[in-house]
Amino acid sequence: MPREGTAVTRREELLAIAARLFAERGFKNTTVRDIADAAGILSGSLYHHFDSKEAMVDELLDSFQQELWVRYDAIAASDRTPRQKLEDVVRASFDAIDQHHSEVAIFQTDAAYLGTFDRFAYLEERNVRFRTLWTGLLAEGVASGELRSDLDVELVYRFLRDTVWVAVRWYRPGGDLTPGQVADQYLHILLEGIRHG
Amino acid sequence: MPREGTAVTRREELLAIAARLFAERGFKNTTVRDIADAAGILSGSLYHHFDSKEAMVDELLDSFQQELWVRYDAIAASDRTPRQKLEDVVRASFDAIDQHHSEVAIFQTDAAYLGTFDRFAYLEERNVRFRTLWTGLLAEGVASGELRSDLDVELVYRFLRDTVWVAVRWYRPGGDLTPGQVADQYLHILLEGIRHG
DNA sequence: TAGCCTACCAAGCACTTGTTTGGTTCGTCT
DNA sequence: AGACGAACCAAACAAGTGCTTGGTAGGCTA
Repeated sequence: MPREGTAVTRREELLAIAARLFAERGFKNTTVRDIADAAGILSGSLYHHFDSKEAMVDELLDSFQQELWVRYDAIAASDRTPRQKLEDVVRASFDAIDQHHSEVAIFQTDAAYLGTFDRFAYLEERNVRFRTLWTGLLAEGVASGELRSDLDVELVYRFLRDTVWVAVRWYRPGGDLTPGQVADQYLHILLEGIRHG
Repeated sequence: MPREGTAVTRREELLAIAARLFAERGFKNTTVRDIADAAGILSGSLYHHFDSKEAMVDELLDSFQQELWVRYDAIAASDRTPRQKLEDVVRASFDAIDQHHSEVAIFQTDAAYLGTFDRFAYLEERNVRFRTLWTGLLAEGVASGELRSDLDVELVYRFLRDTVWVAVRWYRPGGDLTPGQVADQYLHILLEGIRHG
C-alpha cells in the first residue's frame, strides 16, 4: 500500500495528505471531505484521528516551527561571526523549505488569517522571536564591520525574511536545485549585489 | 457621508470596501455578508451592483493589472538602458503597491487559488508576460555589461519578482516611507549587496 | 473464544455560504 | 402629477460546511 511521504502510522499519513492539500489550495479552500477523499475514507472518519480541521493545521505548523527553532537556537548560540550566523540562518531556512515544503507554504499563505484565532497566538509570538534574531544579527554585522554601515536594519530584515520564505512558491523539492544551491545564490545576490563590479 | 477611498459612485464605494476586506482576510475568508455589513446594507443588495462575488474580485484584479501594464509597456518601449528599465519597473511596482495596495495584496494571497478558474485565466497569461519582460531585461543587462555575467537569470528573476511584490505585506501607504524611498533602498541592496565593500 | 482496540462507515445535524426573488423607498426628470 | 430608475430590504433556497453519533469489520491478545 503506497503511503504519503515518510508517514508510518495512519494518523501521520492522513496528516501528510492534509498538509499537501492545505499547501496546494489553502486552508480555507480545503474541506475535510477533500482530505478524506484523498485518503480514501469518509470525512467523519477523520475525527477518529483528529479533534478538528483546525487541530490538523495546528499540529502541522507547531511541530514544524518547534523543529525549526531548535536549529535557529543552535545557530544563535554558536561562536560564528554575525555574518556567518546570518548565512547559517538563511541556509537553515532553505533547508526547511526543502524538507517541510507544505508546512512552509501553509504558513506563508494562511498564517495571517489563522493568527487571528487564539489557538494560533504562538504564530505571532514566533514572528517576534524571528524578528529579534534577524535584526540582532544584522545590527551585529553592521557593528562588526562585516555589513555596510548605511543599512536600514528594519528594511533589510523584511527584505531578507520575505525573500527567503517566499521562495516556497516556486521551489520544488527534488527538482534541479538543492536547497544549498539556492541558498548560495540568494546569499551571493544579497551580499554582493547583481551589479557588474 | 464618508466614503471609502476615492470612490465617487456607490458601486465604486462598495468595490473599495470589498477590496479592503479581501486584502485583509483573503477572498475565501470574506463573505458577501461581511462586505454588506461593512457597507451598511444587506448581502442580497450587493447583487444589484455586481453579478457575483467572483465578479467583484475579477473587476478589481483586471482593472488594476491593465493600468499597471500601461506603465510597464511604456517603460519597455523607452530608450533607456536595460538596467535603467529594470529600475523603472521596480519603481513602477512599488508605486502600484502604494496606490493599489488592496489589489496587490489580493493578487499576492489569492491569485494562485483564483487562477484555477477559467474566469481568471488572464492571471496566468499576465504572469507569462511579466516573466518575459523581466528575464529579457536581465539578459540584456548582462549582455550590455551592466549586470554581473555569472547571474542565473531565472533565479534572479524570481528573486526580484517575489522581493518586490511581497513587500505589500508590510508596506503601509501613508506611512513613514514613500514608495520611491523603498524602491531606492531595495534597488541599492539588490544592485550593490549588503556586504561591506 | 472472548474481549478489546484501531480504523472506518452510514447517516445526519446545525450552520454558513452565495445567490435569487419580489417588493419598497425615494429622488429626479418630464 | 406621473413615470422611472437606482438603491435597497425581507425572506428564502440549495448547496456546501465542519462535525457528531451509533454502529461495524477485522486483527490482536489474554
